[in-house]
Amino acid sequence: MTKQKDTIEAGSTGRKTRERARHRREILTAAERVFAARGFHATTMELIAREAEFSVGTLYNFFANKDALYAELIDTIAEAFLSGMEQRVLPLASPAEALRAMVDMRLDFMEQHRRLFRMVLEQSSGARWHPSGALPQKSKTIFDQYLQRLVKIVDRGIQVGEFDPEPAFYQALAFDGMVNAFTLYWSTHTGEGLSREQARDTIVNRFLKRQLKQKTGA
Amino acid sequence: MTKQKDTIEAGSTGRKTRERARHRREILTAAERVFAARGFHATTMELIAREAEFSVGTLYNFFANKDALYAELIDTIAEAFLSGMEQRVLPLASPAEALRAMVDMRLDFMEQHRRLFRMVLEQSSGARWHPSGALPQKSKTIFDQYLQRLVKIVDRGIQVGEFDPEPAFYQALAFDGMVNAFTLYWSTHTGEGLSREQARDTIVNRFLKRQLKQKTGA
Amino acid sequence: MTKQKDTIEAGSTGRKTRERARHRREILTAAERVFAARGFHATTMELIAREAEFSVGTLYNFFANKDALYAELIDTIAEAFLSGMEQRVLPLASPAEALRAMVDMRLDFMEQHRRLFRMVLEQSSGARWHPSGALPQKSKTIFDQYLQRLVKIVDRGIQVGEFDPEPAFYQALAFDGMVNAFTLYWSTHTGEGLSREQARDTIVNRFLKRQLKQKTGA
Amino acid sequence: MTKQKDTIEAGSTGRKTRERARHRREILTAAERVFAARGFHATTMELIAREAEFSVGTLYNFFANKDALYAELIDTIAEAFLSGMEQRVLPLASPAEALRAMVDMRLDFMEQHRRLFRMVLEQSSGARWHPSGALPQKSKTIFDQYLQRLVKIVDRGIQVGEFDPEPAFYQALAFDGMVNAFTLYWSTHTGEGLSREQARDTIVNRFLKRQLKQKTGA
DNA sequence: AATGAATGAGTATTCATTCAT
DNA sequence: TATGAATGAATACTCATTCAT
Repeated sequence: MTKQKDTIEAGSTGRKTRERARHRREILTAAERVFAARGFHATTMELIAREAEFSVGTLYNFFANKDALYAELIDTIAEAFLSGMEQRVLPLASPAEALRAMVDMRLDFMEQHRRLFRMVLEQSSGARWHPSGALPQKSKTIFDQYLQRLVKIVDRGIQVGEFDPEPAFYQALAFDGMVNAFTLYWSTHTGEGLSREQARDTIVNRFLKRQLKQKTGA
Repeated sequence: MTKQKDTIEAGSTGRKTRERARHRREILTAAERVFAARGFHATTMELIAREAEFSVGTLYNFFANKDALYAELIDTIAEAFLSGMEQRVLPLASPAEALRAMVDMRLDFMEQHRRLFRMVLEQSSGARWHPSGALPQKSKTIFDQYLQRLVKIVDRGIQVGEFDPEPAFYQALAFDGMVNAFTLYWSTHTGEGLSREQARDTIVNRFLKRQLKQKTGA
Repeated sequence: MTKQKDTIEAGSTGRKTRERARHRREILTAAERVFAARGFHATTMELIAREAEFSVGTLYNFFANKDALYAELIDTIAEAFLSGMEQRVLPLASPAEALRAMVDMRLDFMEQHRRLFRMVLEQSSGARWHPSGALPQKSKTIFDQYLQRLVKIVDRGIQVGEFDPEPAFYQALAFDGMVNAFTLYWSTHTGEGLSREQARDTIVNRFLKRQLKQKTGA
Repeated sequence: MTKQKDTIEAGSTGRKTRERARHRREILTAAERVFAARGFHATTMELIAREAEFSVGTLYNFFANKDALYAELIDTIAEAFLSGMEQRVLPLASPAEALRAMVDMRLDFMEQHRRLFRMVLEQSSGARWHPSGALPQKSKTIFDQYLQRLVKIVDRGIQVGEFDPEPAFYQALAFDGMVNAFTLYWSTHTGEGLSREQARDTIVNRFLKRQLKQKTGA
């Protein structure tokens, strides 16, 4: 219907298309700010629109409804998280190092997404009675994937003798719980004398066999 | 229910007073059921009233508003939790035993209050953007008290040489995180092959100096 | 829960109950005025509320939603119509007289309900794409009942030799159509020189065997 | 579709003009399909645009607004109806035959336009509270013209002694009402055992002087 | 001419809260 | 005290219309 199609067209993706994608992203980040600041229910489409400097109607041109917008937001972040894990954590050879990197990444993520991250946390750890049923779809799977990868790291740690030979899944869960605790505490008490290094050590040390002891024990 | 006035009324608190207290409790437990089943926002005063077999108006005779009702509910549970801790956990001489008891108590509590407990968890670990501002009042203090007592237990554990000599607060936080993880996972996957004993061991073992190692190291 | 039940109570129905019923009726008549003046879509709950001198919320205490309110309104009128038919039309011995009474009743009804009646007309004659699906429930059945009764009248007319021996259902449909035409025309051109008597005769005469002719033919 | 400018352009109206007219028609027929399927309110400009395979913007290049589009659609059909009447009905010498042809034409029309025709019916018989005021402009006049022509037919019928000497306008109105009734019933119950011939006879016979009676009377 | 993204006024509906009885 | 009818502010969502490209 427009005819100028067979023209260059190659990698261009079209200005329109690109602009649309950018607007979509703008809305999402605006939404993150508002959701983060006020939580799901207290966030109105009106507020998001204002923050994004678009009209309400436009929001609905991009997202079917508030739930969908929220779900996509969470999913986006969850995916970014998983991909970060893939890049920063999984490549590490030493399981202990991997866990350290994991803690770091989680804390970094928390700093970036602050309060919204809390929503993800609560989401992914299984809050059932969410607004309109269980909302974000991918993020659940993503939590599972995250957990499975933790399990693999722990498993490896057990095999190479770095970690205790207790059930890996339990240890993974424990690890996640600890990280959550620090992350949440941090997000609430913003730093307040809590040392990132100490936190990381406290967590990871919980999993190490105590070589020093063995040595001193000898 | 209203007419018998001219009776003795001698007893300590007076029937009236006692009855009022009972109604208050009835409303609270009804509210717990509804909140647990539907979450905060989806729970209407109307629903609570129906469940409690009172009228909405009566609810407002007992509680200033929905938030106050919710806060009191959470606080009540939080207090019960704290007092349970005082009885089942603190008296134990061995720090390790105390932590074990703590895990048990948390899991028991979770079984009693199921989903509502999740709300407490999320609450107490610091959710800021709750419905109308930061709601439960006491429960925050209570979370702090709970944490402080954990710190004391850990401190003692360090002193008697049962735990590693890392900062007690960090360890306490880590402990809480682990328990949360198992508790939440449990509440979501209801048991699902997760062994309470194994969970307890996984958690508490994270804090013990490894005697076995010392021994084998010898 | 209130105890004063076993008191007189007899036919009273309770002031509260009676008042509630009155309010319900007030809302319905207010709604009729607004619907009649503006049609279904252009009528807002806000407008009805204002007209009824209640708040919007109160409307929803009586009717589940706009559709339900509309449906009940139509149904109420439809029922009144049917019961009017039962009283004013069916008892008449002569089929021709019955039809005359029927025309009169329809015109009266139209005068009472004016434009809303148009909605009923369009409804009952089968408008399918109504706002939210097929709304009024009873009124459909009522249109059918109305038609069936017309059929019976015509049947009787045929048997007693007053009407032509053509299929009664067709004649009934034809009758209804004629009445509609006059009713609608009337409701639009408000009387405008159109004589009620002439209308009635024009309609009913369409069904009579022409005695005059027979006589003159003799 | 846009580039071939420098061509002869000689032809009577110019390709451009002709093309524009064609697009206009395409939009109108697309609109008819959608309006017919969903009614006025449930039909969005977006839907019409999609059905017509144009953009919303283009719709507005052809029609000032939704109402105008709708009005023109109705008017178009009304005009087609009137012109059909001119060709198929008015030329007939016998008034009774003309009425028969009229019934046939109406039923044919109904089959072509189905549900939309219902809208015309309701429109033309005078619905006042249409969407935004009284919409279709010509169609009203057209209804009047149609009625006037019916009056003339009836008048002639009276003069030649075929019809009863009752006021022609009343008879015309009655005729229209009957046809409507059958048409609507048909459009709802799609045929359902209703015979087109019987319908036609039932209607037209209502207007004939009963020759048979005269004969049998003799 | 054609496009379709952006707009924002308009509306149904919910629900915490009040208050007369 | 208990009741529950009345209130109305708050909010998600729709869709006709505009206008820059």
